[in-house]
Amino acid sequence: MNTVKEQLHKSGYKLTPQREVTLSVLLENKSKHLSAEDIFQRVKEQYPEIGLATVYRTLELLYDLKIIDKANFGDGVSRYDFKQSGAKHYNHHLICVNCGKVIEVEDDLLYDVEKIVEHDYKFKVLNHRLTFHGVCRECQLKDESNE
Amino acid sequence: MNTVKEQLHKSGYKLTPQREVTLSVLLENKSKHLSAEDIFQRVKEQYPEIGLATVYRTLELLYDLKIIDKANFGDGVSRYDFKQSGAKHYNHHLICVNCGKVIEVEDDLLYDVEKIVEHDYKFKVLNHRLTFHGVCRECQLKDESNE
DNA sequence: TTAATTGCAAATGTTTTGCATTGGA
DNA sequence: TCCAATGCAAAACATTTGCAATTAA
Repeated sequence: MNTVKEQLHKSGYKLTPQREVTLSVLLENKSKHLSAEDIFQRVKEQYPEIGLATVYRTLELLYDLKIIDKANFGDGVSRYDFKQSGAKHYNHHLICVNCGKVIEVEDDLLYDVEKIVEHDYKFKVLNHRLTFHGVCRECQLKDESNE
Repeated sequence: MNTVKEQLHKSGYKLTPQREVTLSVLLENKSKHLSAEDIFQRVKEQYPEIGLATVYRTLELLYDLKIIDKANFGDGVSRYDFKQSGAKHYNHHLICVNCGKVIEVEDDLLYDVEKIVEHDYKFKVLNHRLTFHGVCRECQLKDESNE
């Protein structure tokens, strides 16, 4: 949190209460993939006067500073969460098509695949996004007991 | 094309000229990742009376019938293209951060990774999406010559 | 003090929907 | 014939922007 404040300061941005509250909501919800609207609702509990536009502007700022990630699971809404410290790449996601749950995979499973892409396609990889769609463990168990 | 018409028929949908033209545009632009607006513009050349809503409805229909893929490269616009016949999974995409080009990777590079996910997370994988962000070969060469 | 930041409302851009009309089966 | 499909305009969304008022540094 303090590192982030320093980073804002160093980049010449002001530390407003709106930004502080938005940051704390993001910190309390690491890896929860909240939408801007979700974040707005939670921020309003602590700071009711805030406007949605300010939340969007803060999220954009944090994204530009590479403090948060922005993901997009195909439902037309961007979702945000704190970057794992030191992560050079996005996490992988497992999305359950049954219950909608999003599971975070922190390992980098793509090292070998990146090597293939760089070699076969002469494509210099900077980052990647990997999402699996399928059925989570709990839903598999539920389905079995229903049959 | 005829297979698709049959499929529409079997599912009880009518074969309208609007749908035929939209299909032919999609067929002529396999793997080009056109947006609904792109498709609308091209369809209008052959069928000027068509409305944008009809294009959206046709795309949704073809997507539900699993005839086309719908992808989303983070610019807020859905992009559509024909599924490779027999493909059980989405292709991988390489997106050049410099020129915006999208390169299609038809190989399935994720077999081993899926095995790991299924084992370690007990997650039954049905499909996957893999996107690499980086610099394409041409842009790498261009950058070198600029330095 | 003063330029950055905010809140609001209006604008934007994509996609969806209501409804009267049309047309494929 | 008759219900599915269409075109249009309006609505519904997420997100961005203009601008006057406010505020952190």
